[in-house]
Amino acid sequence: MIGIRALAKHLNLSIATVSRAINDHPEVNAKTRQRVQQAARELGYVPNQSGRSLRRGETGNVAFMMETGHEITGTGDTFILGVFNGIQTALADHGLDLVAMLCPRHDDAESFLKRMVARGFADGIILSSIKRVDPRVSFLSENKVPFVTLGRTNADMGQSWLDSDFAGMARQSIDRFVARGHRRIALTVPGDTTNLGDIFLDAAGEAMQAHGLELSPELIFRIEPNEEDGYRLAKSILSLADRPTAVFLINPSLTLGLYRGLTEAGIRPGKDIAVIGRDSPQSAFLTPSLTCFREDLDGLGVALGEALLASMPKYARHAPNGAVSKVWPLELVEGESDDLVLAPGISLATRTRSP
Amino acid sequence: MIGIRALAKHLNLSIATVSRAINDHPEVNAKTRQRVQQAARELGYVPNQSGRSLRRGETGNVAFMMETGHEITGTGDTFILGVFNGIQTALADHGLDLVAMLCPRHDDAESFLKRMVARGFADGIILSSIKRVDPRVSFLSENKVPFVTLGRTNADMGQSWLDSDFAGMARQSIDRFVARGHRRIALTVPGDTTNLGDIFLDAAGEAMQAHGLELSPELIFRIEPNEEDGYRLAKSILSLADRPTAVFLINPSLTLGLYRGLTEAGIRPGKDIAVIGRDSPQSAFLTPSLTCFREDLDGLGVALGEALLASMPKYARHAPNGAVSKVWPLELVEGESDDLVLAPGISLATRTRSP
DNA sequence: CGTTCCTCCGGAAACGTTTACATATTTGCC
DNA sequence: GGCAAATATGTAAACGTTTCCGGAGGAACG
Repeated sequence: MIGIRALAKHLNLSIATVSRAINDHPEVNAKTRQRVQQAARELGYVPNQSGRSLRRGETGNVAFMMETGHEITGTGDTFILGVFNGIQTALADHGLDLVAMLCPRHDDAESFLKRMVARGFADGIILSSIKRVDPRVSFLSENKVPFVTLGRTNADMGQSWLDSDFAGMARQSIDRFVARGHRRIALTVPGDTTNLGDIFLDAAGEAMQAHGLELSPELIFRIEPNEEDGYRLAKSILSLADRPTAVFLINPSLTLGLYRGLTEAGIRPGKDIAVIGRDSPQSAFLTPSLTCFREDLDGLGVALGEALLASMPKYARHAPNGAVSKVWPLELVEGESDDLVLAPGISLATRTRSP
Repeated sequence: MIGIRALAKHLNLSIATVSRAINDHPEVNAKTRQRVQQAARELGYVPNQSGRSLRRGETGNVAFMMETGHEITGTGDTFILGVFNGIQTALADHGLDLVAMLCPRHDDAESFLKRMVARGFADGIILSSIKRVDPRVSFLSENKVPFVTLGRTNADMGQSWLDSDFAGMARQSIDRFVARGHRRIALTVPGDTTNLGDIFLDAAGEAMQAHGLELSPELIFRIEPNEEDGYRLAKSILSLADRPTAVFLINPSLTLGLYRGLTEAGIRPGKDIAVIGRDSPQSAFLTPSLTCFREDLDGLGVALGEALLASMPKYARHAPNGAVSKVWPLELVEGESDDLVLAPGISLATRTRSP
């Protein structure tokens, strides 16, 4: 492990010049720059990050905070890894590295974040699983730490955010269900206080009203994003007196459990009940394949990365043109799971009575 | 953001004493230690990591290297997050943090690792997706960087490793298949040069021989760990003249694709063909539920963390008691997917001819 | 009372960089 | 040729910690 001092001596230069050459400063002679960088490559010199960080007051990495033990963003784990790629491509050009900052299960998310910020762990932070009112965003806001959130809080704190278009999903799926004759539509929302549940339900309510229908509270199910709860959801739906004929799944992890729960009771998804859900690598291989909302995860990541860069003084190309707040679009992928048109007056209960 | 200097002044102490108090050095008076720590909490002082790293020559974090864009360890993403928890519980007691070191897709894994090591990114490293001969482990070995691998190389380089018991999986599933009358057994191994494929096949060959059978090369399928390849696998299997009656899936991501591919051809998994696979949160909710190998991911993580700690001079409790090399046990969870007993002489081809 | 040994604390030197400032050399211009 | 400007390099001071060394004060001991 060679240091800048040794490299300088080896080149008969001062460490100052070497440093400038390594960092592509303009005031160093082009020829010496070449010579230095050449030697650095040969001897395997890489600036020590601690020294550099200390002096520059920045670490050169960006942290994506995640809490282990939970399903990461509540939308399955492949989701987040897709986004990581995009973030990295956005950061790579600026010499920033992306690291996942893993909050241990038993730790409080807020105090963990505070500790990391105080330590100077990263130059910018990306938060996900945003709650309606999230102490983490107020904290970062007040302390002027550059950050972006994947998901939005209830009240806008002026920070940048991106969020999947949950309102759009609500509208589109309800329109689609209603157009096919469905009236009783089961909806799912996360059981915790993440904001997306409210956003989804608000839009769903409006969409129903536009069709002269109403959200019935008994058809709103609060779930954890995992297979087990999907299974329980099936049981709950089937135990209702007036069964819904359609169901929307807010999270891809629910699908398989729901399918199994329905199938065990002799209800065939896609035939006896319509299902729309969220995309995952598996959607197309389910039987029936899932009609679902797909999003461009890589693009989402790139957008996140760029929004974060824009909030970091050093990297903001132009004037700090205000915070980014963008709803990320989704595309409906047609599968077999909602291929079910109801004649008026037909309910799931009557259909299944005569199989 | 308060520094140690300000804190010292506020307490009328030298920064030396404050530092010692913060770090629980024994030579500081118990009373002053209390006073210092109290004030630190109140004023929100946390030692700056860059300064500390620079002086101590260590960063206080441990990196788990992963390559985005790939299925992380080739065994699905939930796998790795389960392991993270365990690692963290092992590290937490020693004040170490776990960070995921994300190698961008377009980067070469080896040079990325070298860069990170030279930078002094972490005090210890965990590697996964180990190749038969992996330049990363030789590099870390030669440079005396503390590390552990999840997976083993072909030739032991003397480092610590843990690895899931792929040999055991091979033996157990073949024994089980054969006991139920299967003779033609399809096996899957990763298409790349990860070592586990060889380990698995060696053990499978031996297990077959023990039953007086042989591995036929046409029944060994090299696959990528994703649903698409599972689907293709089904097609390949069905296109064989003498069809296998059983199949082992080395990766959980294959299952759903295989199921779909079989079902489309009218072959019912669990009824017409036996399937054993790897556990995932979904195994139990598949139809038929998957007979699969489950492992204690949290425990695996803890073991990994402890093995790493043992290889770090500062944390090695006792004498450096040599490298850990442990095969991690798996448990067979019985599902519905291999609930199929063949009468002698019955092959899949003849069975499906008369449905 | 003098010596030795603890206990506790402060001064100051590191750790490896970057950068403000100064300095030396060359260039351009009248 | 003299002077200003431009160019290229060196010197040294930071960044925030930790830790070596030394010293003050008190206790223990002869």
